[in-house]
Amino acid sequence: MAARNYGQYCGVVRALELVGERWALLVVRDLLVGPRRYSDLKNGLSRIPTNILSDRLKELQAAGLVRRVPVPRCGLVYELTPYGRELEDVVLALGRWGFKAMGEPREGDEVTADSLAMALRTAFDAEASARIPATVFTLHLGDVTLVARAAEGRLDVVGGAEAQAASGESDAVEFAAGPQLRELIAGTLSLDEAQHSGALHVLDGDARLLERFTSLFHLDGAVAA
Amino acid sequence: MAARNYGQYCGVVRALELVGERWALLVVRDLLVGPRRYSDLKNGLSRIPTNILSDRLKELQAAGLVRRVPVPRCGLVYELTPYGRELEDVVLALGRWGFKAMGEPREGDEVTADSLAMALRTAFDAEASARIPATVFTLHLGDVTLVARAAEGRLDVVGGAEAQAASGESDAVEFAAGPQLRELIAGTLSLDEAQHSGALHVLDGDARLLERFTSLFHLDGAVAA
DNA sequence: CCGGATCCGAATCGATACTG
DNA sequence: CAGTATCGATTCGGATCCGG
Repeated sequence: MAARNYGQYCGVVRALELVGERWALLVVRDLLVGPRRYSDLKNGLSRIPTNILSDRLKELQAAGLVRRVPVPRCGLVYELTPYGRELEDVVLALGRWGFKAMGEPREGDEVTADSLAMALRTAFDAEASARIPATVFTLHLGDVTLVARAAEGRLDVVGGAEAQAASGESDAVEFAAGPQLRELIAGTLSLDEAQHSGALHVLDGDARLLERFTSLFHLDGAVAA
Repeated sequence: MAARNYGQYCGVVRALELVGERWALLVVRDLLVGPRRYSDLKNGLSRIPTNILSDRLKELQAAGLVRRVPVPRCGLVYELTPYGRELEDVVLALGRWGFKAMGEPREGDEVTADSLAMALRTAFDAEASARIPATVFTLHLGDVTLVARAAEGRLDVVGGAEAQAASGESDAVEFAAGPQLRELIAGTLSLDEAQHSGALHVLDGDARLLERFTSLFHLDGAVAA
């Protein structure tokens, strides 16, 4: 019972006792994008065993990080409480750090809508956004579609299902990319190279808006020397 | 062997694959304070089984986060590589988040020098420090002694052993505290109350320097409503 | 289909003992 | 001091099953 207790009176210890179990922070990662149903989570974390997902959700609820909310005619969703939402700093810090160790995708690695949404958040440069006109990016990566709206220092990302067509209010561009998107964000691949190699392909809108993309989303991709 | 793989191409996932195992981030936490010998780590994490410590150190080395360095006549120390040191953001974010969930110490909970050193770092207000004269705080908590030097926006914390007496260059104060130190930092206990209740006891130096302590070290102690 | 619960073998962890 | 070795206790993963 005291098995998962580390026996120290320390904030880091307490945090790890609450969200340090396997899969826990990935459940939180997906819930940070928005409320999700059980099957959404199961789907976004394709390798999680259902009993583990069930256990984690119960533990996160018991810890007061997650709430189970019935939605009138849509079933049942899990959502973060305010305290759970405060884990955003932790998840973003982990994402930024892990970004540098990503390397090439290993065989079998997937990219999910929620993980990509959080990745865009980790790479988002709010200060740059404050200086750049509002822009809507619709991006396709494998079978994932995401719409990211950057405006006035704020970023909003929604998954493909809820993604309505960009209204005419903002500049908009739609493109498809491969895993090399990581190198574009890391700055080790230029926009030109990406387009010529076929790593990036504009489907709709003004291709020059992609320069805004690289200005808005960048993340150090290498370990400091 | 793919057991600890989450199967996603995502920074958060990669981070958890590298440091998500039980005890791993606590080893990192202690190494963030400074290089440590095997027995230092074993001692600072009193409940870690020795084989797990051994495993974690090997894994962290294999991941390039930790280096094993022979020291001329002191034996052998483990230290973080530059990439390992970049985990500071993650550990601080976890510490800040977990601070709010600490509550009262549970029976058997310990406070170690390294965990307290990192806790002070999470609570340190660099901007406040830039406005406050350099000050040296020597603090005793249980059997832990720590010396914290705050000067010009920078904080330096060393454990009791290496803690030389404060030189006359800076203002200095020495005090003993109990676990209520947490409430002082959270702002739910005033300096006066702490001193009158005996939660805080000045041993040497000017007691008025404690006001600097509360200005330099504070952390939101409650969950947002 | 959605939202799980149950069962079981495999992997990991924890406690203690032991060694160079 | 710096770890291995061993072994029982937990936890995890994979599959299946069940009630709305």
